[in-house]
Amino acid sequence: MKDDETNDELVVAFKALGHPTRLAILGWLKDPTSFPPQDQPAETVGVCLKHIQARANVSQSTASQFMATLQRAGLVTCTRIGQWSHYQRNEEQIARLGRLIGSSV
Amino acid sequence: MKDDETNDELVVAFKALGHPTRLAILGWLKDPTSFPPQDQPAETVGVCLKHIQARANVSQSTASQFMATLQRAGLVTCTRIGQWSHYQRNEEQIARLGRLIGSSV
DNA sequence: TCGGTAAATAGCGATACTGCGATATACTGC
DNA sequence: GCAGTATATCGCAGTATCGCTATTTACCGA
Repeated sequence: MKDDETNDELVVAFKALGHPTRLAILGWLKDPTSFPPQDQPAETVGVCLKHIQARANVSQSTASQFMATLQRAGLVTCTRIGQWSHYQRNEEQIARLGRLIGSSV
Repeated sequence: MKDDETNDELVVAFKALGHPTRLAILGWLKDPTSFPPQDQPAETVGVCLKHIQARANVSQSTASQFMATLQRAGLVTCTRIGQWSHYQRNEEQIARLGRLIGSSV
């Protein structure tokens, strides 16, 4: 039916989504090409933190924490290349979350 | 694409779901017959607050606030009959939320 | 190795959420 | 009206979250 582990996992995900800026960031990441160009193409490695920070209009530390929260929730993955951290949506997990609403929830 | 109103609405819903007890309650309401019997059948009018409170093992005021939060998020509806408030899932809204994950989110 | 840049973490005040007891409101039966 | 029950709301202390600056860590090129 619904084990407690799944429940805890869902709570973490919902908490992460329960913030306007974090929710918006996840939406922005659907179109990585809308961000400024970067060394590695955003379509393949993800969007550089700096660009996310700029669009969200928050401090560097806040942007970093937002992405860490989304990552802990399994909603995004991080690819570090050199000194840059690139973030992209974890479509598999997001789709799974959508499926759980209505079944587990 | 995704207007701010929808975004705000989603944030409220996700905040409501980002709590282990509230998430569990929403799951329990999928099977109203698992609750103790009551004057009006739970399948049709919803589950009495007292029964939700008992299963969640929280105080009366906490249970009332939990349900108010879920109701504000549009995830449950309340049917007041006499002195009893009955709560049931708003399947339409829940399904809509599931659909928005992956499209709007 | 050193200076510069990107990101993560520490620490902090402000704010929001949590869950409770106490109280107020609403309804019922007598 | 009155006593009893069910629920909603108030006010509070404890806790967690928020977003920042300052600092630390990690990586790069010269």
